[in-house]
Amino acid sequence: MNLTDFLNNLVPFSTEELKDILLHFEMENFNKNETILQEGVVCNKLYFIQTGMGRSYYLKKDGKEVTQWFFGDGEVMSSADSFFNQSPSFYNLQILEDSILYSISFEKIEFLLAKYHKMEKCIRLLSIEMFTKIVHKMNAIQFHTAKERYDYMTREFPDIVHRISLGHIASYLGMTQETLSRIRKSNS
Amino acid sequence: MNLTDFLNNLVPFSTEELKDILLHFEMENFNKNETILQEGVVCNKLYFIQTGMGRSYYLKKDGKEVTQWFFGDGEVMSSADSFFNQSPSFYNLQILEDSILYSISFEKIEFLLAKYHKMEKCIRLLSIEMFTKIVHKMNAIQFHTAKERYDYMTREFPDIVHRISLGHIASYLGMTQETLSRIRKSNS
DNA sequence: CGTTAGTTTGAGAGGACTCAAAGTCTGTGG
DNA sequence: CCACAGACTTTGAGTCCTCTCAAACTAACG
Repeated sequence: MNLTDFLNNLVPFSTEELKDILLHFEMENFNKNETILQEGVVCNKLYFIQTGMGRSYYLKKDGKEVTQWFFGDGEVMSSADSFFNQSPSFYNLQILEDSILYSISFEKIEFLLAKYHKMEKCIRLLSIEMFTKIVHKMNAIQFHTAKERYDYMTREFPDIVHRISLGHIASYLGMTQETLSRIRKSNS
Repeated sequence: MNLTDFLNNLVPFSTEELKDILLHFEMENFNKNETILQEGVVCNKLYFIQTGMGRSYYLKKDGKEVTQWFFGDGEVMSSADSFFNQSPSFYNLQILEDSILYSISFEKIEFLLAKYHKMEKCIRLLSIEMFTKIVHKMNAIQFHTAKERYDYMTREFPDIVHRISLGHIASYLGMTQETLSRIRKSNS
């Protein structure tokens, strides 16, 4: 899915409006393993993933990484909290595969939000969608065994599961690599 | 905090606008333990809590309750996902103390969203705020011990902790009542 | 003052963790 | 095209946290 369709799916824009809006985005290419946002820095961009994949993660005190979210093709990638509140990010953003992204800065999106009522609606719907997704994850994780959490992952993100390293998935699901490895073994 | 201030804090409205917006809300009183939304039903109202307190929860297959969120004075209470997407609610909404709420229906809020660009912004900001809060909870729960999760709760909601029963808090934090009881004992 | 809901305490079981080491895959340079 | 280094995954053993089940205790309410 491209950016135009993505926006149009949320709110039907006129061709003119879309043209204007798209002008405020710019294309950026990133390589695998590039970090595009550092923990503690204010996230100044919202990215749309044309092709590729990324994740947000943070470091625990003991130095271990915790993956907070995966972002796939046709999705928006950002440290949403940091971006919209312009507060220091709790997360790092990392590219997991060579990717083509479209980015928009906070200033530019503020401009569009003020200019177009529809844009405000678009971002509202996007916010609610993000909220809904994270609630689902929360429910899937809370009170469930490691095996059940992994099953949720294969159900909810069947495509992603095989593109991502075991360690990243384990930390996303709140378990150790060893545990996930044993689950995979017992599942097959 | 009252509804007027709540709205004004999110977006500065003119007196006229506020007057019009408030007309679409209606006051409702509920008693302790009343259920105001059943699991599986589409949530048709967004509530603002003038005074009182509520929670959202669902039943696990084994019949045990899991508290998903607590809502206190000056906050918005709803099954947000269900309300905004008009899909069946995953949660029950229950009143925990005698409460005074202001409610608005989905139809009315849609009307206001379409009428006022500012209203759209207001709900966008509200959505992002909800998102931010649930992300915090997620981080607090994932990869943390029962004790650490309880400490997060006392830090984040110092006022709420003492108004709510041990069982509800335990299920909110993803642990059993017994475990929480033991933690409280060891903390004191 | 009795009944019921809510909390505490105890004992035992089990799932997931930690630490450690072996095995496998991947990509780069010779 | 093969070999090797580094990254990733699997396997094992032992430990500990949290759960379950059960029972006693306490508080709240009519």
